[in-house]
Amino acid sequence: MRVTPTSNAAAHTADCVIFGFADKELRVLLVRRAVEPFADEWVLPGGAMGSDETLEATARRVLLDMVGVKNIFLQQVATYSEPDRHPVRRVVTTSYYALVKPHQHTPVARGHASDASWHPVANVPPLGFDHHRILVDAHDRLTWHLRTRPLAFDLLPERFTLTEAQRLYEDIIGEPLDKRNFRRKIQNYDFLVETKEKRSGVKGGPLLYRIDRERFSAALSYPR
Amino acid sequence: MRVTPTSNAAAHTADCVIFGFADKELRVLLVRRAVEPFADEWVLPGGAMGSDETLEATARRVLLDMVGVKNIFLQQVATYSEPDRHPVRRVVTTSYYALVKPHQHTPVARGHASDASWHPVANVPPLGFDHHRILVDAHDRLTWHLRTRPLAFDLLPERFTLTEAQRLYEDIIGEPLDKRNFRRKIQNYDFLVETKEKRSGVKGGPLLYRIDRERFSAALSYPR
DNA sequence: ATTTAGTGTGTCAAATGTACACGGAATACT
DNA sequence: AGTATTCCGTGTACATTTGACACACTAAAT
Repeated sequence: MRVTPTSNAAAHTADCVIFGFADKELRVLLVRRAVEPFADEWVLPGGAMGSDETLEATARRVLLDMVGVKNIFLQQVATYSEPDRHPVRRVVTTSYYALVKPHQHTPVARGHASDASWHPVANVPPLGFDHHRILVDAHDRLTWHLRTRPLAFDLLPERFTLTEAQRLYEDIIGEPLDKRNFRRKIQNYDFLVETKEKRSGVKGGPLLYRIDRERFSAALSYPR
Repeated sequence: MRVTPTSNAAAHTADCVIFGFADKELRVLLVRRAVEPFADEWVLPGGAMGSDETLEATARRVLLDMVGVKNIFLQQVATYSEPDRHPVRRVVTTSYYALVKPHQHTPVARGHASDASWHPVANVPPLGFDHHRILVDAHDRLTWHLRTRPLAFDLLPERFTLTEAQRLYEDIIGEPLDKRNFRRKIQNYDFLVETKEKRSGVKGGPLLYRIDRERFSAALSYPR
């Protein structure tokens, strides 16, 4: 494939759409750019692919820097190559989405970011570059994956109620679900185990559940 | 995103997994490399992204060069960035799959290819680079898309019998289907119209069908 | 004319999805 | 302390979809 080594080879970055669930809302991690172009605008966290690094490794590095998590679910979504998507230079980017529990990890602004924080997916600020489209595509893909994999449990805290799980699902797919039907479905998952504890501070005293990590991984492996 | 402009930016290519259906088999277009590395080995057709071109445009260019088709269904699949996937230089590639009717188009070897021909997907020769993996991923994705979109009709000739359509489906997803159930399902598609003609040369004199292109495009647009 | 291969058609059972209402528990209020 | 409020937790009936399955008819081959 001996491509003539063009001098104007594009730079390649990995942009991360990091989803988290906090305050009963699906959120996405955004950073505020400290440098031009799009200085002071919100964008998705990203980083340049190193010369001896895969794009996935780049994405994991960004994730580790921004929220200090490793070994989480990370999914490549798409690659964006419009020549003018970056106003200054040619930059091709590959997007990944990730699922984290934001409770455990406070985002930190590093590198070229002056700020980093969680934003409700239902209400994101305007984003620089083509990052809005990237976010929408990643969210679509997540929604799609959810139909076949019980992925979303990665977003829930260690202990959670079934209502919380339902809220998360509703928030991700953007439409209400029937409580009894939802419960019937997820109670079939064998990785969902009931604890003896109840959530206090909420009426009705709902039971707390947790995930059996081992069974959960098994459940994730087979589909596509 | 001001990435430090590394001097060793990777080249970026688009590799095409071009599926066609001929001789009652699902086939994929492969080319034989004329240059090192992997000279004389079969690989997927691909091309280097031009400096003012999107990756999709690159893929369409390859398609036009190889089989002379335009305006067909083309779907980005994934991006591969392992530093050593190309033994000589750093080359990142983005794969696309496409569906064509091979009857109408004879592949032509151009550029760095000494040969170009269709190969049964069930029995591909060893491929250079990581192209086998790319092929498998693209085939997986196609199979997956088929569950929700009646995409495969793009692969059928102008007039076809329902049995031919079923063979195609079986060949793509790799398992046999029940004739009556298959017919029940696809007869619901409103873009499938019955003609008055029968196919001759085959016993039973099966009816020929055709696609209403307008309704077909409409049917493709809504899912993801 | 007879044989042969492939087409074209309906029903029933099982599984799955969808709609829907109320008693009980913990908290909030006065 | 008692009462009101809010949220939890549960089952059934119906509609839709899926999967299994067999035989008569047509055109070609002999």
